[in-house]
Parts: sequence; structure tokens; C-alpha cells
Amino acid sequence: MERTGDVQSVSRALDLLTRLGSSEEGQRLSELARAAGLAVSTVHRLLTTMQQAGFVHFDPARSEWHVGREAFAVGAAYVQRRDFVAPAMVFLRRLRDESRETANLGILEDGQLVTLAQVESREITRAISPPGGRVAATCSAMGKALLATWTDEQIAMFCKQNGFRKLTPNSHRTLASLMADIRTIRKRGFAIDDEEHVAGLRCVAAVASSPQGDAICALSVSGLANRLSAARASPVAGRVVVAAREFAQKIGPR
Amino acid sequence: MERTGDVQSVSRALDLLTRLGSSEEGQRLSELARAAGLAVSTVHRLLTTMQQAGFVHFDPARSEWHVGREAFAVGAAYVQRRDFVAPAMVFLRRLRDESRETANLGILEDGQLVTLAQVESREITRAISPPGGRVAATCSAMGKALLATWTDEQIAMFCKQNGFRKLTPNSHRTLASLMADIRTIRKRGFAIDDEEHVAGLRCVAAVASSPQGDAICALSVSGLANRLSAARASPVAGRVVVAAREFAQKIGPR
DNA sequence: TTCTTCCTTTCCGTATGATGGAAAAAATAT
DNA sequence: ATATTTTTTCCATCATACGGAAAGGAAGAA
Repeated sequence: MERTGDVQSVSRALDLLTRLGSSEEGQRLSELARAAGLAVSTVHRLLTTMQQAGFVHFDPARSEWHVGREAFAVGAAYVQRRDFVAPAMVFLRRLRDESRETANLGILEDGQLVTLAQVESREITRAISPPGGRVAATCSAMGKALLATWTDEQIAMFCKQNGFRKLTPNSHRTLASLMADIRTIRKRGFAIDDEEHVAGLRCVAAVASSPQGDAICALSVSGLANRLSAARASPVAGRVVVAAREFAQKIGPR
Repeated sequence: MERTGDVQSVSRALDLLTRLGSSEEGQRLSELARAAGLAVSTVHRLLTTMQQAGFVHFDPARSEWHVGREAFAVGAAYVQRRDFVAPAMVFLRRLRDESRETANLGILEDGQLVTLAQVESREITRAISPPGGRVAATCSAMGKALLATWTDEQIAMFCKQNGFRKLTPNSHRTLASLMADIRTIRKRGFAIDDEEHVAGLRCVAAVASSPQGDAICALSVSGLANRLSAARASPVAGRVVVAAREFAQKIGPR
């Protein structure tokens, strides 16, 4: 534990919640305690407290703990606040059907790209960045597309503060290389993540802007690089650009 | 505070999270403290702790606190665990379009009906029971439809334990009246909530069952009673029954 | 400007309440 | 039936969460 002004029990409880949320299966008490490095009695007390509040749920039959109803209800508020998510779904679905790949919607929050919604490919794939997931903006097609709407000074400032995450050999690692990419993005109207986030994964993205010109969010299509080849990327990008423009028109005049 | 074995700070933190989740707007620190009945310094410490974990987010420009990204990510896990939610959406949408009313999907959890997904009517209406919301099973069409798949003994036991919530004058208040309703539901294959949950609201529901015959979830259509009249309820119910059956077939053979 | 007022953030001494070990109870395996 | 593992309860200790108070900011009025 660091010497922060944090409330220990709350940090621990949220850590448990996150662990429950990131594993598909339910978790047993003792596993959880071992994984979190806490005493079983402590974990038990924290879990039952969260159970009272409905944030976790205990399945007595299997004696497993799950994420609870209230966590879902609270989390839903995060998306409901962004009233563009619901109307975007139809465009994401169309992109998925046109490309047979996974379609995503994301925004920048605190310099990271957060995936807000996703319509998964029907082919076999696990979601790399599930809803709620986040990535360094410079390693993401949606992130770069949104950054490209900023001024050069803002981008430079941002990079100075956040640096560059080198998630793969292809990730940008200098401001110069990023800015060259940004200029291309501005010129052609869409961004490409060419295995810059995860090796083997390619992604094309375009932003949807309000009539006033403010970027609202980004739409993207992502897929395995050998399926979403460099050759296929361009036509798919065209689809993404069109979808983003139509979506922007739909939500523009409200 | 009661004399439970609860962890005070965690209960308080989750209470704050819930408050943030249930108000559309962001909340200021001092409002939150006043509403929760806690000292500002305490609330501030709890919020910054949750901020570290990404569960709440602070907007410095407006100095307002919001539900954070991680809460969304964890909540999403709740739905992802129920892998029938995504494939149900297309059926909910169809029901909405056929009926021009709101379509819902729900399950029973701990004896309460939890709404997991919803496709809202395009007419002006606010959702009475939003996703994540819960209702006493005996006051809900989906709840009664799911209860009807239980044995009479199980239902009697359930009612003995949970009693009857009398939310409106029409709510069931005796086992006899509920069981009469249950028998009708089993016979005709769908349930009706005739202003038993909220006055002025009618709802028709049917269950979707696995090939093994286990009830998985319920689908429903809900609307204002004067629009979803008694006369209209029957044909709409037919649609719901068909949608539930087709949905069950779709998810059955995986 | 300078003086309000209101709100946020930090600090600190106190005693509350969270902690983990251990024992009891329950479930599961042998 | 016995052994083993896991869950739940209890309790004495002291770490830590608490709230009052003061400092630090922001926004407006005079």
C-alpha cells in the first residue's frame, strides 16, 4: 500500500469488484482472497458489505461471487449520460454487417480512449477491448482520429504530459512520427491503427462531429490483421467515414 | 447505521456511487455530502479514493462528480455473463416496432425481477423500470411469468418468505389470488400485469425457455394502460409469445 | 482592485471501527 | 465415518477512518 490519502477498505473493495468484473466466471471467496492478497475474513466482510448494497451477488448453490445488479445499474448511468450511444447502435450494427468485423464507438476521457459500445463480429473473435476498456490514445485508431481534431499545440502538450505507450513495435514513440500520422489522418479523413495497440490487430476509425464542428466520438471497425488486410482497410474505412457522417447528421439537429 | 457486520466506509462509498448513478446530472461535493448526511471531508476522501480506482470521475471545469469508466466496465460484466442479452435485442426491437410500446427483458434474481435490457417506445414515455431496476416478482408480468414455471410448492414457499408488496390496489395480496393468476398464465402462456406495479401501466410477458425446459428469462411489452388497452393486450401478448419462442430456439442450440 | 461568500482541499488529534488470527460451523472429499 | 477444505463468526488490538477546523481557490460585488 502506498502512502496516499486513500481509504484502505474502499480501495480494497473496489479492487475486489474489478476482479469479479474481469473474470467471466464467478469467484470463490478463498480464491479471491488469495488473488487479492488479503485475509479471508477481510474479504468476506467486504463482500458481504457490497452484497448488502447489491453491488455483488452470491450464488449459494455454487458458492461463487458475481458482479451484482446495482453495479450494473450504476454503470449504465455512465453510458446514459452520453445520449449519443443509443442512436449510434444502428450504425455500429450496419458497420458490423458490412465489414463482418467488430464495430466500436469510443470517446477520449482523461487522455485515454474509452470504448463505450461495441457490436461484435459474428466470426470467432474475443473482444480485445470490451466496453469500458481503455487504451492509450496514441495507440488507438479512434484515439488518433479524435486527437487529429485538436490543434498541433494541444497534441504536443498532451504528448508531453502523457508520453508514449509502446504497446507494440508499431506504436508511435516520437511526437514527429505521431504528427506525420495526424496530418495524414486530417487529409484523408480517417485513422488507421496498424497493429499499434495489439500485434495482429488492425483498426480503422473516423470521428463524428456536431454541426458546430466539435468532435463527439469516434466510430471504428477492428479485426484481425490478416483478415482486415491493408487492401481491405481502405474500402472499410470508406464505410466507417460514411457511417460517422450519417450518424453525425442524425444526432446533429436534435 | 445498524449493527451489522458491515464495513462503514465501503457502505458509504457505495451509497455515494448509487447517488451519482441515479441522478442524470453530475453532483457537487457539498450537495453530495449534504444528501448523504456525511462530513464534506469524509465524502471528499471517499470520492478521491474511488477516483483512483476509476469508479468515479471528476469534471474540474464544472467541479462535478460523475460515475466513472470502471463502474461501467464492471457493470458491463454483469450483462456479459448473461450471454442471452445480446441475442435478445433483435427480438426486443421487433416487439417494440410491432407494438409501438416499450419492450423489456428480465430475469429473477433473489426473488426480484431485474430488468436487463429495454428497447423504448418511440412515443413519449419515461421508462418506469430502467435497465438494472427491480420489482417485486408478484407485481410484475415478467416476474409472474417466470414464477409460473415453478412448482406450486416453490411459489408458496417463496410467498411465505417474501410476502406481497402491495404497490397498487391491483397488486396481489394473497397466495390464493396469485395462484389463480398463475394457473391462468400457465394455461394461456403469457402473463399480464394489469396496473399491479404502477397505476396506469399495463404489461404483458412470456418466458423464453431452454430446450431442457428451464426458464431462462422473460420478454415483455409495457405501455400506458389507456394506450395498451385490455383489447389490445391480447394481440400484443401473441406477439410476445411468438418472440419468446423464436428467441428460445435461437439461443437453444449453441 | 479589495472585500465578500461559497466551495474545495488539506491537515491533524482522537476514538471508532476495520483488521487478521483463530475458532466454530459447514460443506466436500476420502 | 474421518479427514480436509472452505465459509462464517468472534474478538482484542491498534491502525485507520473520522469530522472539525483551517487553508486554499474561485466567482462575484462594491
